[in-house]
Amino acid sequence: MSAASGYDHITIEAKWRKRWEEQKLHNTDVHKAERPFYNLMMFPYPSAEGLHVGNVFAFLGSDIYARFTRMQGYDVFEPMGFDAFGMHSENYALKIGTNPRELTPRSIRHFREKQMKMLGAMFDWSHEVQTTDPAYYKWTQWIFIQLFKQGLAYKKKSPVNWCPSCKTVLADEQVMGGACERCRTEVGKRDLEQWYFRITKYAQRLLDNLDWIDWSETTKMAQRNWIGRSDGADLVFELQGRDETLTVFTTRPDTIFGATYMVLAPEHPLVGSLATDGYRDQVKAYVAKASRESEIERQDETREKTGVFTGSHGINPATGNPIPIWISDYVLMGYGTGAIMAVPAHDQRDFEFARKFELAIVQVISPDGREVPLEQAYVDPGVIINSGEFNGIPSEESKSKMTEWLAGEGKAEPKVNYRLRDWCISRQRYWGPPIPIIYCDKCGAIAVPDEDLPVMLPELADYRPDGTGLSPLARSEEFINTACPACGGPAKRETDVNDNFLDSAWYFLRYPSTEFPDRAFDTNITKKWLPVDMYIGGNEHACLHLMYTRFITMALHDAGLIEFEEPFKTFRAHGMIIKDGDKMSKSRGNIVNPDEYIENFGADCLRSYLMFMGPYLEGGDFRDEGIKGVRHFLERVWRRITEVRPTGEEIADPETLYAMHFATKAVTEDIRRLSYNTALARLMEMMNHAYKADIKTRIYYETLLRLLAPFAPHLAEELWERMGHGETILVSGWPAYDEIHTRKSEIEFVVQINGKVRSRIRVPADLSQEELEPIVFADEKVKEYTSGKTIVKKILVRNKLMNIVVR
RNA sequence: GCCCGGAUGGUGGAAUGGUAGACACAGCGGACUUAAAAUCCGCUGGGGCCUAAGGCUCCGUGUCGGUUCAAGUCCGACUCCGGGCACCA
Repeated sequence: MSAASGYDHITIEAKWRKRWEEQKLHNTDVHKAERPFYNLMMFPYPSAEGLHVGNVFAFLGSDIYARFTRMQGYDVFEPMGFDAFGMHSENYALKIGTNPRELTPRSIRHFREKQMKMLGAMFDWSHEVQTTDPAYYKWTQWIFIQLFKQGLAYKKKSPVNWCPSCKTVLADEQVMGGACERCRTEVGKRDLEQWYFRITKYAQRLLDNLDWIDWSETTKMAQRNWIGRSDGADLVFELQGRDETLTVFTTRPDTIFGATYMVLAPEHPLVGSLATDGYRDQVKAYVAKASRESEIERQDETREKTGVFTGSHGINPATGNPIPIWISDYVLMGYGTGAIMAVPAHDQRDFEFARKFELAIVQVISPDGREVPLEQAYVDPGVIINSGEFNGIPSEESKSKMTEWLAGEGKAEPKVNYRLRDWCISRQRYWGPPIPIIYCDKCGAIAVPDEDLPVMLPELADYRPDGTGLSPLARSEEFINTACPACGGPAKRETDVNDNFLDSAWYFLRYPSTEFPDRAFDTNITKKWLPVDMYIGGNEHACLHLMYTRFITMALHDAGLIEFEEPFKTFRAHGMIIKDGDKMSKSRGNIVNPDEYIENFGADCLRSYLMFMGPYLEGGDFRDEGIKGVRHFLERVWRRITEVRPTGEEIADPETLYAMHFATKAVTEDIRRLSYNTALARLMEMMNHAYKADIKTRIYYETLLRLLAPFAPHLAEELWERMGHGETILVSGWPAYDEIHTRKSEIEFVVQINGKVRSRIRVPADLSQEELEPIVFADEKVKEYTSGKTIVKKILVRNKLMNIVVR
């Protein structure tokens, strides 16, 4: 960029970077802090490609808030670290044939030294956390054990999502549209023994707390949907000619009289015994086919319903009629009881199935009490019909009535179900903390004793996953074989490593306590700093990281280890940035490389531009023409302050007083609500006024610099120093404003006639209706529009307008 | 299909139910300059009318309706775009 203004960002930014580091200005004394404020942002995954501009956008928005808070006198703690375990790093390591043990430190170094330190953020590197550090994952393992001891970790064999490319299992939320979230490979099913965390035990609490935590509404909504509470009833169906019963879950007990058949999931345990002789072969074939099908095939929305009849019948508990029992893959084993009562008249899926297999359709709810021919299922509420004594009752009301009635017969029970599933945390991979469990033939599965932690991840020459369904660790005899901590006999180690999301589910607890090698987090320090005051990150983590983190926090709370059960007082989801109206991606070749922009325009300029681009919480459009405007603004600030010799006088001019106080108020309020783009607009106005009115007063520029400091910290420091200040601008205090001066003494007052603007008059502020009316009605335009008309109404909006309604 | 967002000038975007388009980019004009760049200043939603500058007037926030003295903002239906979830009984 031009040096015409003398604004040399390279020199200035290097100077302040060095000075801040020498003075340890951004290191927080976690013990002595008097007004602690924990400012957290989601830590990055240090990929070999380098820092993405999306990360930078997230970090800077958080850092600006931190700087603002610090200038208000808080002891702000802004730690940073690296989420460096996981398949992404491991896959990349495999691809280029370098061990992740070598690759990861290299990536981290590049991230930290070459990129993150250039951003001008207040990162406190003295509390850095790396999840791959044994001193950290020791405590990740310890947390696993805490959950294990509470009965929240358990092992079960079940069909799991299997990514054939990553050669590992995936949690439900890591499968997107039937494909692996990381590598996009089609996900299949496998029967494997896995470790799970019982997050479902916390489903209701995770849901309830959403009512009071101060989080972005969009994030809360995503979590509510993911938890997916549904209220209904378990209904018991007798089986014709057998002693057993079959329980189904339904949210529509009001439709029970319309249940004309039942469907079991192919994996349902009763499938085998319900298949009668004539149907056994077709049932077997169907079950086999369903187990072979992939997620993608089963999720194809266009495909037709399939299924087979078992030959058996259940008894509808309301009507007493026998109804056929079918199996179909549209019923999922993992939800409810894995069996449903089908009400084709009032459920679209059942309707399609019944049409295809010519099963009876009985309408029991009608919009107006009359039966109508159905072209599709009628799913709305209405009036009950064809249901004996319940006829005529509104369907919503009959839900509880029918449940009560059947409950009286011992055939129903009100029930709540959640869509949320337990968290599968086993990974059959190398690059993660080994799950700290030892298997002994005599003693069973035993947690590794605390004094033996960490279970070190062994150095393996060959760390490739092999598709056996076992981790590469299983190939290391040295690793597997150990002694049972209980009986001392020969025992074997668990060979799975934990899901990467466990590493990041507790990192916020570690940051303040990094100095303690002998505990995961210190009680006093934790009491002082947590929960986190402000957490900023992407909404893509609403159902993953943020849900897991809340769960781990609750579990630790219940174990008596921490006092709070919600980790983040405030969470804000920032928006996404696009480039020239298009998504950023490698294939489009429109990736913004932050390094280049820092080099060419300066970190201050990139910071300010990213925030000016659009509303922080909604995201924005990165355009190269746009950044020039911000650079231009910073140069105007630079030029003005370096060229003017500011004087120490008081400001007398009311307009200048207004410009300064108004901007102070607006910027303060805007930053508080993360409306950074408008805050910058107010600063630009303040600068425009400085040129226009040729302001020379010192206080005006000092105010401007302090308001600008969170956005452009290097520039602000440099000019602050040049104005004769010895101390950093960070401790100069946040500017105060006087409410009196944030309002103009003379205003432009609008007069509307019948809602249309007809005249604008200049009047003193704060006039009453009595004072205004003579002035308004003396106005020529007002006279013109009201003459000969009847005035029906006059509405005064103080200091804004008067609307005169005439007829 | 369901759940969340969103749609405002040539462009990015402002606007507690109260003057739509703040701020910025691009464009145009002026000053400075031999010239250009840079800089500073001004104009800049669309149409029409009158005029000397300037003024007057109508239309305008995805579409159609509604509420209100007043709607970009609230309500109802719809279209399109982005994101998330997806046979969850």
